[in-house]
Amino acid sequence: MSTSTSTSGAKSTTRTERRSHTCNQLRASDVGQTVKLGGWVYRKRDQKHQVFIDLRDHYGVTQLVFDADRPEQLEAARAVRPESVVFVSGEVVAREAKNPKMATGEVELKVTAIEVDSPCEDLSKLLPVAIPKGSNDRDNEQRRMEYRFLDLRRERMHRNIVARDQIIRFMRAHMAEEGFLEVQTPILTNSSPEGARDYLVPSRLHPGQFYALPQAPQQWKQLLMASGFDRYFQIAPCFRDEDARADRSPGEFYQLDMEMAFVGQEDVFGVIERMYKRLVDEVEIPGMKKKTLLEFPFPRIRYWDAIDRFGCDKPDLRFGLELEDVSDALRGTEFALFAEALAGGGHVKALKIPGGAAEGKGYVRKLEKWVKGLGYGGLPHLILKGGAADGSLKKALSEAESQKVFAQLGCVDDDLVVFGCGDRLSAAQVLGDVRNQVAEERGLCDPDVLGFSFLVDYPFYERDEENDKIEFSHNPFSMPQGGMTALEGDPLDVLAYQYDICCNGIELSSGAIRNHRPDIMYRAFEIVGYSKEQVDREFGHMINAFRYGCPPHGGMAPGVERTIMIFLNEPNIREVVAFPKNQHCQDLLVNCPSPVSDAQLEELHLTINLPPTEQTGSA
RNA sequence: GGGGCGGUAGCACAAUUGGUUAGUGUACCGGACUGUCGAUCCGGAGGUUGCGGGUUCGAAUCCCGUCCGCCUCGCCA
Repeated sequence: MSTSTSTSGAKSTTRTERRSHTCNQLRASDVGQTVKLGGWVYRKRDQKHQVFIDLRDHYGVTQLVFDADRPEQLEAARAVRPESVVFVSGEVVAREAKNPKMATGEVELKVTAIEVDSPCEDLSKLLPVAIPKGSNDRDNEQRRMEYRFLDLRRERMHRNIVARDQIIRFMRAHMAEEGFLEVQTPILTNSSPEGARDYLVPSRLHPGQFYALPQAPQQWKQLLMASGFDRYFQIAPCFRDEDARADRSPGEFYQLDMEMAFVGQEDVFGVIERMYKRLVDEVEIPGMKKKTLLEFPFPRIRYWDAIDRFGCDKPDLRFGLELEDVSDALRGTEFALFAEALAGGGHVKALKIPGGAAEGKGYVRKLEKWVKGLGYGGLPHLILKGGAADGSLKKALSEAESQKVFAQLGCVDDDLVVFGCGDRLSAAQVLGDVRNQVAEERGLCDPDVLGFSFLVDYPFYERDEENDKIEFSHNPFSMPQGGMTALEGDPLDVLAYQYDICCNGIELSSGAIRNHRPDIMYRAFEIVGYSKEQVDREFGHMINAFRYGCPPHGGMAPGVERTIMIFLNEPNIREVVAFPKNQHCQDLLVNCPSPVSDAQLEELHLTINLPPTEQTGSA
């Protein structure tokens, strides 16, 4: 597989009618050649009788030199504004003072002709976004998005978009090598019954009816399996009308959507973990330290093990700090909070923060305040001080109980132990958040290590606490482990062939071996109270496709942007999207969404009916 | 919709917690400099402190309202 990138892949094809070389091509061996370059004026060093200009293009930077022996060109160079596009020609000469920091640092271009093709007019006289490296390039997001075409000129952003291409190109190549067929699926499609809110597109030909943009090509890829295409993939756009997060782009994002027939889940895992391993091994991103894998093959972690050990189902495996179940040590305690949890069949969990007491008295208070901010009740804690228990639970627990906990966790003096209690999930969740927070504070996460894992054995059903009903835990269309037989027993014991892949605490994808058997499907839905008729009404077109011979199949769909984020150590998804939307799903560059004309509305048989408080003009 | 943080020169930030003429860096303009390379040195210009009201002798700072951005909860089969 070729791993050449669009940067290093610059060969003779970069010679054009307008230039002979790129700004990253000239070397000592080119000395004496007459060349023509085009690019942006990057940095100027004006010494009056001699001017140096760093000329920048997509590929790199070349130094231009203007001397007093050509006063006309020298004056032009002094006058040209930064970020203007210029063409220059001249002779490649060896530098008197070489610059080892530049790829082209052994040479420079002695300019005999300069043409300002497209001046940076810069009406305000000042750029709204600072381009040169070294300027703070992560701030004023609003201005950056309004002037994204300038923002993308910056080295880091430009590199990110190139890296995005490298990674996607590599994904395509890998999937092709593994025998996958890339198929495009409809963008104008139908509203799916569950999931996020849909984006709707009104139909002109069918007044009052709407298309929906796909939240994922889920139904299409399953239909492709029913059609006999053994292995499908697509770099698929997905549209969901949900609110933004740092790692969640509002509106639209991409998945490496894949599905394969006649497989079990390990077959799916193999394709994906080979891909990520090769991404790590073979893709080189300029300016990025090479990543290493924490483990290969990726560990398979059962859902409940992940909850018990890490307090979440997307564990960051780069550090320890695992949770302990101290229910047995505290059974029979008179502390009401714990006693109630244990009496209800729940758990008490503990997390040891080594040396946490040495951080000072305010530390626990700060941690507890932070935890409350997340919506938890609080953060009871113990401290081992001079061999005895201290902390907020000092009086609530007996010294013997505290000592049992210390012993189980292997505590030494100054260790801080924080507790969570409740059912198996909620007892662990609060500590899972604390675990991640402590790791971040202490810098325990090696930014160059990728700790992938597959999360497996998700429960198929769960009990809704509010109305005591059995409901699907995750995807109702995944295959229950054990098939029809499993659905005869206690639903809460049924596991699904449902899985996630995560890396460094970020969920990259979920996936499943699908339920392709109508009989099992009806039974699975019957358990949550759906009649056969309801299932047919809501999901009939899928089930119908399974009535004509459909192979067992499954897949997953790793998020493209999230994958790129972890390879680039970017904390925000906007940094890996060329033209991102803001938190309110607006594109500040082109100013969308925006009102449309009355004629357009009329053609679609639509009228706007705004709530009285919101005044939005129509064009 | 809720919570948190923020908005000061083109850009990035500061202003000793209500007190002199709102500073620093960078960018910009002018000057010096023939080997610079994130050039350096000297000088200059640049402000309705998001917007509106209020408290006060005095507001960037405190209060109320409002707009905008980011983070987050809800949401994300």
